[in-house]
Amino acid sequence: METAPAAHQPHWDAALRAAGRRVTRQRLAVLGVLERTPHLEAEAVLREARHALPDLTLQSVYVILTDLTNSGLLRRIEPPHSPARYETRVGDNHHHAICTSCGRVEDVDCAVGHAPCLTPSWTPGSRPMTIHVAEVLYQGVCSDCLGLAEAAAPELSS
Amino acid sequence: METAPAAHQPHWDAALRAAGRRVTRQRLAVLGVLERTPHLEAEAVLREARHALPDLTLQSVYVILTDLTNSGLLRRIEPPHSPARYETRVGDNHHHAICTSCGRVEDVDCAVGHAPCLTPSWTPGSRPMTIHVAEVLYQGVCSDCLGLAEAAAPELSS
DNA sequence: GGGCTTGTTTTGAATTACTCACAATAAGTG
DNA sequence: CACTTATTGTGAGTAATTCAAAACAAGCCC
Repeated sequence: METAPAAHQPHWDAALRAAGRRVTRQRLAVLGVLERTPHLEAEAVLREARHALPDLTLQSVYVILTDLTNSGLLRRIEPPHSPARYETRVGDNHHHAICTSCGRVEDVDCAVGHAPCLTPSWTPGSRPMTIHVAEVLYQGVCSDCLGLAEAAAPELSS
Repeated sequence: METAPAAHQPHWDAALRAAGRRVTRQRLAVLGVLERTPHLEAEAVLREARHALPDLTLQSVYVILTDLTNSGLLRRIEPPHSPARYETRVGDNHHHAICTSCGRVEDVDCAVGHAPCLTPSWTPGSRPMTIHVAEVLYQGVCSDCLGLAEAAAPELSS
C-alpha cells in the first residue's frame, strides 16, 4: 500500500512538475481545495485544507498561494474591502462579480469578445500607457442577499 | 480682514453643505489637494495638506477620506498591491490604468459607450447577480517606465 | 457675537492581512 | 539510501487602516 494522501488528481502533479515545482502534499491540498471551491481567501483555504493536512499553517498557505500564483497555477483576485481570493481557472481572461453584501464572488465571461476593453480611450490630459491586461470587476448584489434585503426592508426593527 | 484659511474654492463649501457635512479646514484642504493632484494615497494627501495645515494627522485624513467617499464627494480606487487612492472626479463611470512598475494611475474614459460591460455573460454554473457598477482596471507600463526598462535591459549592472 | 449642541478631529491603541528570517523538514536525484 | 536544496514551519514584524474616547470647533439660537 502507498501513503495515499487523500484523493489527489494526478494532473496537479504534472502541472507542478511542468512549472518546475516540487510536488508536496501541502501544494496538492491547496490546489485541490481551490479546484473544488474557487474564490476562497487564505484563511478559508487553510480551514479546508486542514481536513486533509491538520498541521498545515496559515503562513505556509500564504507562501504556497503566492508561489503558485507566480507560477501561473493560480490566479489571485483582490476585491475591495476583502482579503485576496484565489482560483485555479487561469489562462482565460474571465472576470468576476462580487456581491457587495455578502462578498460572494462569481465568474463572468468576457461580454464583448475576448479582449473587451484592451484599447482604452484616454482621458484628455492623461499620459497613455502600454496596457497588458484589463480586468473588469462587477459589483452588485447576489440573489440570496437581494431576497434577504427585500424581506428585511419593510420593517427595520428586526 | 478675515481668517482667510488659504485659497479654498467656494464650490467645495457648497458641495460639503449639500452633502450635509460641516465645512472644516481639514476637509477643504483634503479636497483641494485631491482636486489639484488626483490619485494620491492617504500618506501623500497628508503630506500635501500639511503645507496648509501643519497639525493635520494621518488618522484624520483617513477619517476624512472615508467620510467624503461615503458622501459621494470622493471616489476611492483600490489597485492591487497599493494603498487606496482617491480622486474628486465622481459621477461619471470612468476607469483607471495603473502602471505595474511605478504605480502611477491615469484616468481612462469608458471605451464602449457609457456602460460598457454592465450586462455580463455569466459563466455556466455561476449564479447571476444584480449588477450595479462595472469597474475596469487596466494594468500596463507607463511611458516613463517603459523608457527606463529599455535603457536598463541591456546591462543589468546599473 | 457669545454660548450651546453635536458633528469633527485628535490621540493612542488595536486590528487585519500579509511578509520575513531562519530553523526544521522532506522532494527528488544519483 | 544518502544528499542537496526546495519547501514548510516557527516566531516575530510590518503596512494600511480602524476604533474608542477625549478635545475641539461649526453652525445654530438668541
